Amino acid sequence: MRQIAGIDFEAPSLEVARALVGVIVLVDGVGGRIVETEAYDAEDPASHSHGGLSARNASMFGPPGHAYVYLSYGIHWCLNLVCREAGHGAGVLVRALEPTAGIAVMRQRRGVTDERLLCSGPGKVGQALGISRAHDGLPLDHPPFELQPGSSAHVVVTGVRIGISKAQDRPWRFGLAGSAFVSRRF
DNA sequence: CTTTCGATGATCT
DNA sequence: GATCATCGAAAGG
Repeated sequence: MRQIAGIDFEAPSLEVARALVGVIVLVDGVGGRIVETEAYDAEDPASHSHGGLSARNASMFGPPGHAYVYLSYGIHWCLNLVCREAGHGAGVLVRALEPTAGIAVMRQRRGVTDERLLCSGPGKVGQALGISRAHDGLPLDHPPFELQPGSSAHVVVTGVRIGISKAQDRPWRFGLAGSAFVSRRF
């Protein structure tokens, strides 16, 4: 069982995406609590893994519990957490964090001071955490990554995914109810 | 408040 | 050559 911070990364992406809400993710000690995720799967037309293995998505077909990092729109680095069994091609996009650690560093990297704007979107998360191609494929249970279990009970809300042109109807977006740090209201 | 649009480059057909 | 799991600024109501 590939379990990190109480998360079974061999589970389907829908389950992992829901379970990750509340978990703390750090890169070199900088990060926060996950408040928004999206699930992607190989049988999902919106997923980068749809259509099979390629150079870009190779990490999605690697072992679960590792990172899949890609460059979005030529500008933004986005962080996914690979799940399900190796070779399947499933993952969870980390869309937003509630900053808890290294906030000064994140303010400097982002160029803004409002904590609600530091990690409220997948591109912002990448910039705030210093994510780059170098993080693609790295295991989540070793430095620079660190995952910590979520502390208290909380309510998870769902919605349709954002910014995709295929399979737009699937409610595969998950968020922490009432959080002020999500990319968009649910 | 909302919608529109440019930036910018890897990836895929 | 078209598309893209985005963001921020600008323009419009």
